[in-house]
Amino acid sequence: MGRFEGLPLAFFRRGPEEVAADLLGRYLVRLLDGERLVLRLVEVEAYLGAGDRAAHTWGGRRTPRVRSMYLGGGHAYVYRIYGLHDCINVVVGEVDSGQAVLLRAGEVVEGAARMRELRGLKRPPRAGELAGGPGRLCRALAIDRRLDGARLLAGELRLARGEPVDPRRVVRGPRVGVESAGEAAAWPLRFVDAGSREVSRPRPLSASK
DNA sequence: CGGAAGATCCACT
DNA sequence: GTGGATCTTCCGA
Repeated sequence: MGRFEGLPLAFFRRGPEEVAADLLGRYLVRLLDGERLVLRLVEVEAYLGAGDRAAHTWGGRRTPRVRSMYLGGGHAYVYRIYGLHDCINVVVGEVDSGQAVLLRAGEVVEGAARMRELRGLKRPPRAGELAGGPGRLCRALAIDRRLDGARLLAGELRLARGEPVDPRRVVRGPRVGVESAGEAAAWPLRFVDAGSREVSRPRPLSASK
C-alpha cells in the first residue's frame, strides 16, 4: 500500500461536499517524463450540479465542454478560463450527476524544482505562489485540456491517500469568483485547510472563536 | 452569427 | 489595488 497509490472508486462516488472535505490533505500525483510530482491539497470547492447556479452544469446543461462532468466520480473535468488558464475538477457522485470538486490550491510534497520550472518562476516561490490558485495548480503539474475526461484512479494523474485534514482544521466559506450566481454565491462550499499557508485569494474567516 | 462573460493571473502604480 | 490579457463557450436574435 504505497503512499502514492490511487484512491478507490468508492471515494469519488459520494456527494460533492463530502468528497470536497475529504480531499483536503490528500495527494494529487502527476507522473511526467518518469518524474513524480506531488501536491498536498489544501483548498477545494464543491459544485453541486443542476441545482447550483455557479456550476457549469447548472440547470442540467449538457454542452460539449462539460461532457466529462457527467462521466461519474473518478474522472477529470479540465476546462479553460479567460482564454488563458486551465482548471481541474475531480468529478464526483454517480454517472450523469454533473457534480465536481474544483482543485484550488496545494502544497508541494515532491518535485518542487520541476514545478517551479513549469510555473516559470525564477526565484523560490513565496507562500501560495507555486500552486495557490486553480490556474497555478494546473500549470505547476502540467495539467491541460488533454487530460479532460481522464480517469483519476491510477496512472499519470491520480489522487492518493495522504492524511485527511482534521475536520476541526477545515474552514468553509463562499466560493471564489461566483458572485453572479444568485443565492448559490453565498453557499459555503469552499473548503480550506486552515493550517496551510498556500491557500489562494481571500482567506476565509477562521471558524474558531 | 454576434456579443458578453468567464470557477484567473500577472505586471504595474 | 487596479486593469489588461486572451479566447473559448454559450445564449439569444
